[in-house]
Amino acid sequence: MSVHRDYTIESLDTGLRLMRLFLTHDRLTVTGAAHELRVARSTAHRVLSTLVARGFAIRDVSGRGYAAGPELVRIGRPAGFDAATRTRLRPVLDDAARRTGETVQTVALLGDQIVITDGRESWNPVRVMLEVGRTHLAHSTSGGKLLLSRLTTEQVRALYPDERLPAVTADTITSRAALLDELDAVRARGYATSLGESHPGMHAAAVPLAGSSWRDRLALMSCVPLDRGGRDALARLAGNLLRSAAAGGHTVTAHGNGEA
Amino acid sequence: MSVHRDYTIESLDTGLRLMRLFLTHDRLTVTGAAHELRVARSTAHRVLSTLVARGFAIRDVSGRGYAAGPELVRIGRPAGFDAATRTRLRPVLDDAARRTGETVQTVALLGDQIVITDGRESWNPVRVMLEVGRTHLAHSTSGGKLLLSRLTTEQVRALYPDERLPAVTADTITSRAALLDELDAVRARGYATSLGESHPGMHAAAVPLAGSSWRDRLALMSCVPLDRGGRDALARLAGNLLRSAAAGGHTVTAHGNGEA
DNA sequence: CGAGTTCGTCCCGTATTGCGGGACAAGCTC
DNA sequence: GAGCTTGTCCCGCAATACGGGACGAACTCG
Repeated sequence: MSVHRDYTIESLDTGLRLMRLFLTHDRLTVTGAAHELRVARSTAHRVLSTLVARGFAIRDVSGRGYAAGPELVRIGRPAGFDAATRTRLRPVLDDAARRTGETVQTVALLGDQIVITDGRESWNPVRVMLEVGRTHLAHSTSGGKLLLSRLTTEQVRALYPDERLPAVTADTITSRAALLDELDAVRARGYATSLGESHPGMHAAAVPLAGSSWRDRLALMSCVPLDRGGRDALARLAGNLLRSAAAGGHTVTAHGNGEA
Repeated sequence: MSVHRDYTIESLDTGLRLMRLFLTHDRLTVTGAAHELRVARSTAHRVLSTLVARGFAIRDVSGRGYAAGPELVRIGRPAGFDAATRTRLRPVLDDAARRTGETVQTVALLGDQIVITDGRESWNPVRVMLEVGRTHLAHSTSGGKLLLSRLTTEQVRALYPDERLPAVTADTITSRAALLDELDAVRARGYATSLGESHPGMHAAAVPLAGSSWRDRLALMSCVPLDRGGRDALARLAGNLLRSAAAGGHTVTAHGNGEA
């Protein structure tokens, strides 16, 4: 219809859109999927068959309908989850958990988002829940801002083509210019913070973990409830995280990102 | 080439195959992907562009090459990972960890595989590592066999069209008939075990978690090193797991699977 | 117990669209 | 600076993905 066709493959695109439906639908029927994707039933059936053939979807045990497949889960575990990295960072996490008493976690940068790769949950009754594998928008979290601060301004600009950034809470940074300023502050300070920018009432601090294998893009982050996250408390928290990172031999190399 | 084309969509299939490459390659280049998939460079480029447009791949921060995208990680977290389920099962896991002193985990069935959705790691110096999100072949694990035992024989047959089953270790059950016998034994005993069938030197026991929301297909599993996993030890372990499951209000309903 | 509905599956004809080949610019290495 | 590799884009052709429709089976409701 358009003068020049979009540069995407339509059938692959519908397949990706269908997989995304698994986020909100535990089970999908051929008819239901066809309706949601605005394609013919026969097309949805072919797409689902292709997904099943590769393990990206499975037939529901009941015999009717389809569900997300194990291959989707397997591929959703990038290299940051690998056993070697987790084993190496285990003492760092244990040390940080003991030192801070708060929920601590390691996060990796994936485009404009971060993924929680591992962590320890606080034993405080009032604590932040640990959700390994969850993703968040990088610019709304302390760990994300820290990892972004290790990129060049040009690289950050490439990640955010728009000047406006999506708001997660009322306190989220919503302009690219403000984000770049914040990243400068993070570089000067050596650690990043978040003051309710990804979740209301949740404050956080993050420090870099240099020398980590997975593309050298891991951060150590700790999230605390509002009342334990004042400005001074966050500074102390960041100090403890820095000590844990250093104790684990993960001394922070200067601001150079050496490509392996 | 064949008389009648396979019932799969070729371009979607190559996209899925490309995503699978991210399992072994942290970064992919257009040329490299084209070579691995045996397609033209231009085709690989179009596939990658489509994946990037939907967030299933990202351009590497270095500007050269591509990497797995955040959407892949997001979609790889099925409903079993949802916060509500994890919150509800938290006391069960804590109780089981305390009772057994071993690494305990909750697992969900996904076709012929299981996924570890949550867990607690043992504090014993010699312990089994907890890997949330990892998948295993169901017939090689205690949790998998337990979940399979809650299906009908017909459903199990549908999951395993072949009589031979892939071997993970020398002790893995490799015939469907033997698996069905084992599942009968599991049903009679009330719990399942694995004697080095998924990893040499690792024994395990698993019990059902009824009433769990995610398609009522969750199990509580504990893995121990060989020397703590004798027949009697495993029976005691299973008893403790059953007590933890019951304490959490997850009494085991009889062998009926009520579809929601 | 039977009629109506909804489901998954399969086939077929058409023209849309995904494919390979090739060309071009930019960046890196030596 | 020459030679390599990289990502990107265009173009023409025919393979192929699409929609429509038909069929059988299963579930539901009266």
